[in-house]
Amino acid sequence: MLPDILTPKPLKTSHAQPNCSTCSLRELCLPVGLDEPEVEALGDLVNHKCQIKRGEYLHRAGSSFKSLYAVRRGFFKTCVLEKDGRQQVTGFHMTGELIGLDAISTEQHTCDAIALEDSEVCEIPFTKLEEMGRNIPPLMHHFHKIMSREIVKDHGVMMLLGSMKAEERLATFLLNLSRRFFKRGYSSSDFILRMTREEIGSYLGLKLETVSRAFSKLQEEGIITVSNKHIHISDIDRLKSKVGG
Amino acid sequence: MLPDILTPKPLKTSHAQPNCSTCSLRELCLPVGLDEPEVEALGDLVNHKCQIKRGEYLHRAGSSFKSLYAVRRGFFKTCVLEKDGRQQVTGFHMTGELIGLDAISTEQHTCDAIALEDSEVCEIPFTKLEEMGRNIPPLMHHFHKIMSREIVKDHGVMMLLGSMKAEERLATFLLNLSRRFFKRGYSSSDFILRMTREEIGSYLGLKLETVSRAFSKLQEEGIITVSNKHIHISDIDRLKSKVGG
DNA sequence: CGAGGCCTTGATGCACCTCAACCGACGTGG
DNA sequence: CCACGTCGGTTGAGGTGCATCAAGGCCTCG
Repeated sequence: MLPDILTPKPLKTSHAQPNCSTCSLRELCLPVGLDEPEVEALGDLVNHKCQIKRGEYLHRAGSSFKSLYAVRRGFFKTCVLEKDGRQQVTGFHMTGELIGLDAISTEQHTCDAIALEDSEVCEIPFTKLEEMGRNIPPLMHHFHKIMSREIVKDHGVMMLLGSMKAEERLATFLLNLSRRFFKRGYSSSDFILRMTREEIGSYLGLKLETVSRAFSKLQEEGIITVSNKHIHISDIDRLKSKVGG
Repeated sequence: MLPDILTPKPLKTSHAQPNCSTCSLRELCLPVGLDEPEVEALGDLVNHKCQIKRGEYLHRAGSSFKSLYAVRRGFFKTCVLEKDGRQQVTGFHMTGELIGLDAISTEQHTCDAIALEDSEVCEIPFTKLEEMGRNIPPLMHHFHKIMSREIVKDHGVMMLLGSMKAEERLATFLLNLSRRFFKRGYSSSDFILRMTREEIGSYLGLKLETVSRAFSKLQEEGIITVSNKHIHISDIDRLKSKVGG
């Protein structure tokens, strides 16, 4: 049921000078809207990158919290485990997105973060981020926006889980992925899913069979083409009309 | 369907010197863990309180964001409206809790906040809070914890919506309320619900009839006693065993 | 080439939704 | 005062969307 669980830690780190100034993700990540000297200061803070192979854990629920992680390359899922063994995927994270915001509250991670493909993250020591935020108000303010955005996103998922039917949920999910890929310079109509049907189902509150059937239905209707993990959206307007229609 | 919609603004304000130092909610609210001078500074920041009557809006989705609100007395719901008219309750908020964290990201409120009983809130201008946080690191850090806690809470709700059955959802909900009342010095086994069955249902992703039936079932089993909005929990252990059992 | 993971599809059952009737509490106005 | 309407809640009957169980096919990778 779980993906291959390889040794979780220690993380392989590289000191190949991460540099926010030249990072292509700059506009998606933490430095949004900062001036050059500020971005350089932030670059000093991010003291190393970690390589995480597919199936490896970035962190586990319960492990102590020191740093946030910015996804530099790759794809992650985060999931929480209930005591009775049920697991729920709480999010998928792609380049430029921050992982670990949930852990600030208790200084322990509340979820597992697992790489769904070979990935690379920038480690951002949180106490240093707070220190730096004191001297760079726009950085602090932007960080608050990021946390707030996470809350808004979660409310969207609650809405989805609370009041949408299977097909609407899947359409919403695909449109969300599409938009996020587009923002990163990839095609908004052709992409590869990095997660299994079961993981999608867990995120959307559905069983994997239901996800599969919903894919088939959208395909029969000529809205998308599905070939294993490859998704092609052929009629995005009709896909949009599925949600809240 | 909606409760009485009275004039939303302007809010009635009172300058009866709010004072965090002497506030009985201090340990539940923003000043947790601050020293005396720091709490006093925070008190200066909270420049006035607002009275909100039952059914009135604290803010509406789309309205511009200036301040967070700390509930000083009373009870609120927040809810988002979908374009097709469906509404989803995203949270219930009691004394000591902060409302408006979702609005930081876009500087617009993303949800309506409505008082479910006559209430009073402290208005906390957000830019001032950020300024003050620069000089009082523990305040900033605690604020980050509060935002993070909100994210964790939302993940809990996602788990509930994604993988629990009706009875489990209601049990989880009641236990959560029970714990929050207890923290505020009220009985953990006897309390009045401030929201309707429909609002509970919206929050839990259920229809009101299903909520009602779940209440009846728990009552038949001798776990709780329901009398309109009054809930008595007579066997909290069995109630706990309902969730994740 | 074989094994296992992932996916699809079908058949069946059930939890919850939907529709509907009814009840009690409350407020209003004759 | 009671008649009345409204709102929130309960309960029943029937329908349905999704879960469950099961079988089989297809990629992938050792």
